[in-house]
Amino acid sequence: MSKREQILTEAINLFSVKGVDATSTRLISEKAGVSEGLIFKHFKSKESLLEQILEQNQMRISPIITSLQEIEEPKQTLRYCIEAMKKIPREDYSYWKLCMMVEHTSGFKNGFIDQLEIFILDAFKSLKFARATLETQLLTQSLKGIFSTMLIPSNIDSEALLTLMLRKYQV
Amino acid sequence: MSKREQILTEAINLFSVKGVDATSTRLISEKAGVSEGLIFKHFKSKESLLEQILEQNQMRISPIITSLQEIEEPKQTLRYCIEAMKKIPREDYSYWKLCMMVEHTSGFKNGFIDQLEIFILDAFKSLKFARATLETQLLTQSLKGIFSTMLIPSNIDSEALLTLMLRKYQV
DNA sequence: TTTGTAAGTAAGTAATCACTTATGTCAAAG
DNA sequence: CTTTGACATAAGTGATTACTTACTTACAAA
Repeated sequence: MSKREQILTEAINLFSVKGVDATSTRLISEKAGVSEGLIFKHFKSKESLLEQILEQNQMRISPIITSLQEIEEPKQTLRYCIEAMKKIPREDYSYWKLCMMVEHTSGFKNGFIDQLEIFILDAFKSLKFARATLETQLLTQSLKGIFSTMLIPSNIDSEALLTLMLRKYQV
Repeated sequence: MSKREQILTEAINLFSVKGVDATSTRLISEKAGVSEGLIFKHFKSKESLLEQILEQNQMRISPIITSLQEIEEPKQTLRYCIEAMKKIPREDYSYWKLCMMVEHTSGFKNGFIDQLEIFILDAFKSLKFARATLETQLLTQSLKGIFSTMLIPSNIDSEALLTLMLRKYQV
């Protein structure tokens, strides 16, 4: 792993645990085992470092979206969306937690679930749901709630929650 | 409003918009129209200021909980819990948004919805739901997702979402 | 009237912050 | 060899931070 990648990795970890503003560039450099100046060689500012982290969004989600696009049956699409968060690798949890945190202080929309919304809407429309838009928003927000229990330590069995959802939507 | 209360009010507003660490005690004092030193007279540290803010939890939620305790019918309890967030006054939104943000960096549980959990569980048990605990967690997390759309600007009609939920649970 | 105490402020303090500068290293190209 | 340029660092910079100190004001009890 290059020093640039080490900086990115440690920044994501620290940002997601302590918050962006509570994490100093000095601490990032220490954890990454590089000099502080190198952070500003690779990323011109702390703000720009955060931006480049958040730009990893598509890279980290594309395999899931690609599989989703290949599904033709709407019921299968719903099932896939409800279970999509199970396909996120553990080492990406810090990244998605950071995305969640950033949503609160900036309007930036990097949510994982948000990107499933269009597929869910199409599926509900195909299944002739009355108020498909509303149903989509409800499912989306429910999934966001469940997703957050995966990223923040809790004793909730999120897998069981998803199974229950599958049953409720009969997919 | 006393100067102490002015400090508390402005701290909540700034913390909930910019985040705790990005808000300086100097800015709080300017917005509150007091000297910076007074913050440390009333609250010994910035951390202690935040703690005293978060301690307002019970005060801000007790009227809702009190009404909830008087309900005997489980279906009515569920309906009340699903619609509970509509009873929160607008001027308290900043406070609850701050509670949500704090949950991410500290384990502190100040959530509004969390306090409804016990009542929801009892209701599901009375209604002889199989897997009452799981049903409770699902409803709770769904409500959390909807609640967050009320606190963070979005174009989602959260009232409509709650109405749809009421219909799904037939209450 | 005196005294004690809480409320309030102006002007600090040391520490930490994001960021810069001057310099060094080293491998590949000319 | 020498030059170049990217990678990397140590040691700074001024600005900002949370917090303190020394002081004044207000006012109620003794």
